[in-house]
Amino acid sequence: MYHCPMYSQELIKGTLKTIVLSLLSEHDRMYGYEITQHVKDKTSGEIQLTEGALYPTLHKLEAEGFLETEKVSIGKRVRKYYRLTENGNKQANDKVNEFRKFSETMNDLLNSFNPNPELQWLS
Amino acid sequence: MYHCPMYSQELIKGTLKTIVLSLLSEHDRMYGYEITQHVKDKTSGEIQLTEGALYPTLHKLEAEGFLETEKVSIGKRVRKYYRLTENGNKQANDKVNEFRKFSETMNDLLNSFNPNPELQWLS
DNA sequence: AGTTAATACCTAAGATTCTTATACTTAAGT
DNA sequence: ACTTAAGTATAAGAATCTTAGGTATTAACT
Repeated sequence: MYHCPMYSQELIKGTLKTIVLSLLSEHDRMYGYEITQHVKDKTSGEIQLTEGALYPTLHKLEAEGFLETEKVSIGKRVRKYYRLTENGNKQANDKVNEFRKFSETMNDLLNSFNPNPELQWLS
Repeated sequence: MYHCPMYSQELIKGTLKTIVLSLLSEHDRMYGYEITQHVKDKTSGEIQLTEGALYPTLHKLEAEGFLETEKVSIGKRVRKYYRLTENGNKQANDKVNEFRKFSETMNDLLNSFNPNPELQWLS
């Protein structure tokens, strides 16, 4: 997979599960490649998932009971669809809420020491 | 160090350097323990840095030339202060801006699939 | 006086997760 | 024939964190 990350990968670490679960909570079912393209499109290429990270994560989420799979033949190819289980749906909400809150906490922390110049006029 | 994280540590991964650099950009000098306490206080305990993660990171930032150190004797104890170098100051700004942008991108991504109910009335 | 908690530094083993590279297949375009 | 896109997957190594431990001083409690 071609890869030209906007962000240091360091920062993206730890958010992969959240992204995958969130996507699947609004799409009945998706396959791996589709997920990478969706994220790339929606973020204008700023977040690009690598396959080496995505597939192991999908398999892990499946093993944890948050996803279930379905194989569909497209011509001679086999596509593997993932869909949220009931637990997966709960987990998706939890993860998204957790990220939102974390992101607020972090921004407060950074603002208190290093105010964003673009927001100065607010105070 | 006692540890009762509000957030899954997974999510905090990759933000440690950003936090440290940001703190030091507004405090002339700080020592390791002081950093952990500051972050804990400022986030109401929601983000707690562990020493096993913090000290290696401080040493690495120093090796990369972003921090310089100064040892100060407090009674019989030796305290090790860290301060930003010129490069460290640039790096701090870069890292903070990167996080802000990343956090926006992520929130857009999550909102488009999984709207925050608390923000529904806005649309 | 003895114990605990806070302050203060640090490292090492193991776990987790990501990067990078590779492998394989089919289909479509040039 | 060759390249690119679609599609799944794994494995070696790197990076980072967790957990647990070590050392030492000082303050506070009992």
